[in-house]
Amino acid sequence: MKTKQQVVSEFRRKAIVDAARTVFARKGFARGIIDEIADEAGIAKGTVYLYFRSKKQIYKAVLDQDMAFVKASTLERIDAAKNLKDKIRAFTLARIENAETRKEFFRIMDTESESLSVTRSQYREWLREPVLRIASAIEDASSHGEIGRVPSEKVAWIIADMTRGTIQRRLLGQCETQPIEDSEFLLGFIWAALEGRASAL
Amino acid sequence: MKTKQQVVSEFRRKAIVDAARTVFARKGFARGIIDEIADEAGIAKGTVYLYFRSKKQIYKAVLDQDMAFVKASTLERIDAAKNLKDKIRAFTLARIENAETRKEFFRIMDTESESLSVTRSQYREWLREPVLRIASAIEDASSHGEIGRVPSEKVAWIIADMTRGTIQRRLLGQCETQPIEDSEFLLGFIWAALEGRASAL
Amino acid sequence: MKTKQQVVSEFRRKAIVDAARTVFARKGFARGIIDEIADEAGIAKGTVYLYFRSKKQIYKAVLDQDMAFVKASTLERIDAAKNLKDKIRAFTLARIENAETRKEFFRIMDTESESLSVTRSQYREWLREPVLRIASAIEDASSHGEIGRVPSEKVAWIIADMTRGTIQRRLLGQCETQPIEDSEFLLGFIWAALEGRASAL
Amino acid sequence: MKTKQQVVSEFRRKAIVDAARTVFARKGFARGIIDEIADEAGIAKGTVYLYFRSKKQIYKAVLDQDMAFVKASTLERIDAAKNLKDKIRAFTLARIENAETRKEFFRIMDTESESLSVTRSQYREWLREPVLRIASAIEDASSHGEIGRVPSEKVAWIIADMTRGTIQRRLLGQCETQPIEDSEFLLGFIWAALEGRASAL
DNA sequence: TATGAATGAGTCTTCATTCAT
DNA sequence: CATGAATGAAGACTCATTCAT
Repeated sequence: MKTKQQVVSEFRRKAIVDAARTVFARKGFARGIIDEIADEAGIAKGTVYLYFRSKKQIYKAVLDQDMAFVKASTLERIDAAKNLKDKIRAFTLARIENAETRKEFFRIMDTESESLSVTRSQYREWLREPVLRIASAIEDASSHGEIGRVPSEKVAWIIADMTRGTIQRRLLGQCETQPIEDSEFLLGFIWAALEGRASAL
Repeated sequence: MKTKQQVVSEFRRKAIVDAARTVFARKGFARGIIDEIADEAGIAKGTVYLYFRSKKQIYKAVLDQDMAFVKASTLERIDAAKNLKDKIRAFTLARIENAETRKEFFRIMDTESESLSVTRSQYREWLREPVLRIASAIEDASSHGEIGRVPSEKVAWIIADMTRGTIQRRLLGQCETQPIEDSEFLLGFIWAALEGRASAL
Repeated sequence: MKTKQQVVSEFRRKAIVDAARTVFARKGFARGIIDEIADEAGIAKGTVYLYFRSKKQIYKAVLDQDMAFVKASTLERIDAAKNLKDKIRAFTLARIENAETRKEFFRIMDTESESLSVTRSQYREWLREPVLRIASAIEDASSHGEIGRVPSEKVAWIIADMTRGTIQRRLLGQCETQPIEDSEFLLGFIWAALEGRASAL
Repeated sequence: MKTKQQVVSEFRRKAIVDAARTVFARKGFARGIIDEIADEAGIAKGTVYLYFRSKKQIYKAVLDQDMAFVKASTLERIDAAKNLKDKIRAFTLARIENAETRKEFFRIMDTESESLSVTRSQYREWLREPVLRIASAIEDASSHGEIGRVPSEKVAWIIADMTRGTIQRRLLGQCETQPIEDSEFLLGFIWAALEGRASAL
């Protein structure tokens, strides 16, 4: 059982990480100022340093937390889907929606993952598991004759790439389309390629 | 005709922009230091300010120049191709290769476009023309019965998205594949979807 | 009679002062951190402030306590000696040994007495009594014809100075000599001057 | 030949070092604030960092400069003296006077040499040469029968110690005596010990 | 025009002290 | 009394920008 101390402590950490996410997303790492994070979290600057050793650590905590969340939620939705088509839909939709709700995270991931060398490899890896899960679903479908034979892993990565590209276009523009629309269109395209029925588009 | 002054002036601007690209790519915008740019350009720090009002302006100049170059070279290669398949190949390959040779530019584009709000709309737009050119090529092929009927613009954007995603995966990872390999695989996938022959994969 | 409160209170004060001495000796005043003192004393940081108004007060308490101890022990050893030579030996040896065992105190005294103006006069004074005691021993010996007539107080101060200088040399260097050796050599020199027999060296 | 640049640069360095000496002497290393040093030197804070990488470096520069000066001036005065007695007088007087004029240096040396481990060994060494010079003068005098046989180096160090102790007493107290008085008294004591005539006191 | 020394606003980080529990 | 989380003032250091030469 958690002591009251621990609860408060975790609450604070979370508050700081949340505030930091907002600020870093708004300004980037370099211009995201500790004062502002403290302000946003409603605490004094010094307090921040009771929970994190440095600005960099806060930054990492933000990324860690978000990576864990996004990865878990994506995997969950993939697993909940029964067949390949639904799994692909789940994957693309999950990613697009996550990008929507956790815009800040994606903005950080896509704009400053460079800044922290340690994070780079993590960043490179966080998608791997979801993608591999899609790959094995493709493998299955393919061996059941549901779709033709394709290099499953490569195809899975292409699906991930398409999704990433779409997400970024959405982040850049003033997105006028709903996540589900983009996701369905992606799915149509992918399915056309996999099933060989261009008409699906 | 240009006066000697103008020639020298343009020469200096270019030197500074080139140096800045190198430095920004190495360190990012925030940590890219004017001293270093001046050094790299072989001039004194003060001189930089004779040609650019501020660090931000230099940054924008870098992006402008690169965007113009990448856009022009992509369009050129698309136009040189005769049929749709070649045009798509030209587009994807051009983008991947540009990302390779002008890594710096892409890294900047992908890591700090946020820092400069003004640039965002530019960034949003620079791809538009190449994509639209692909879109109209699709339109043509479709009306000639070469491929089925598809929403040409949406498809063109998906092609762009796939390419963008692939480029980013390459930038993050230790790319072990040649640009042409990735490009061909992309093309296969796209063509499978367009032609409806999954076997193309 | 002391109440239980007072006993506890004095116990705490002593614990804090002892901890502080250790910490200050290790890090100096400026970098000696209250957290560390509290830790070392096995109490919470806030508690420290129940016993001392400020860091400076703790510092003073450390010096006070040590000065009192060193002064008392030096006087005691001087008084225990029967004749002048033994008294001088007692004085030098006591000081050198104290410097050895209570290195921390001497390091503090010699490295940061400046920080606290109030302490300066105390510091200036703490040696006075032992020195005066030596002076009167010289006076006695001189009036008994044991040694020639000398300006006793001035000589006593010179003896103190020699000792201080020696102590500092020991503190700075990697002392390879035993306190007794240094002390005996000092005594030889002093006695040679007082008795007029250079051969004593 | 020095360029104008170099002259200005050296001038600035000197100004900063001088200012730093004043400030450090007044407040000690930890509380000696860069702003104050800059103020004292009549320049902006940033400028300080054009000449020194860090506060520590400034501190070292102060000590280096003073050590070099004090050492050189002491050696010079010793060498100028013809016989042992004069050399000893030169040594003690030089040191006392230096401590007087360059009080700040001695205060720093004696109050914070600890802070900078690198400097400790330097500090330990700077006296060595002057002391050894005295030692060899003693050796000479002794072999010429001018004084009795004594362990010259140990005696030389004791002379140094006496002088150091005296200097510190002067620095602590409100010195009411002239350097020459203290120096002469020291000399008398030393000479008594060396010659074996207590009457010299 | 070119220079690079000088500037000082802006930041992270530390730590003595306070105060609610 | 005891605690230790919270505070915020203070200080080292950076770097875009200015300006005298």
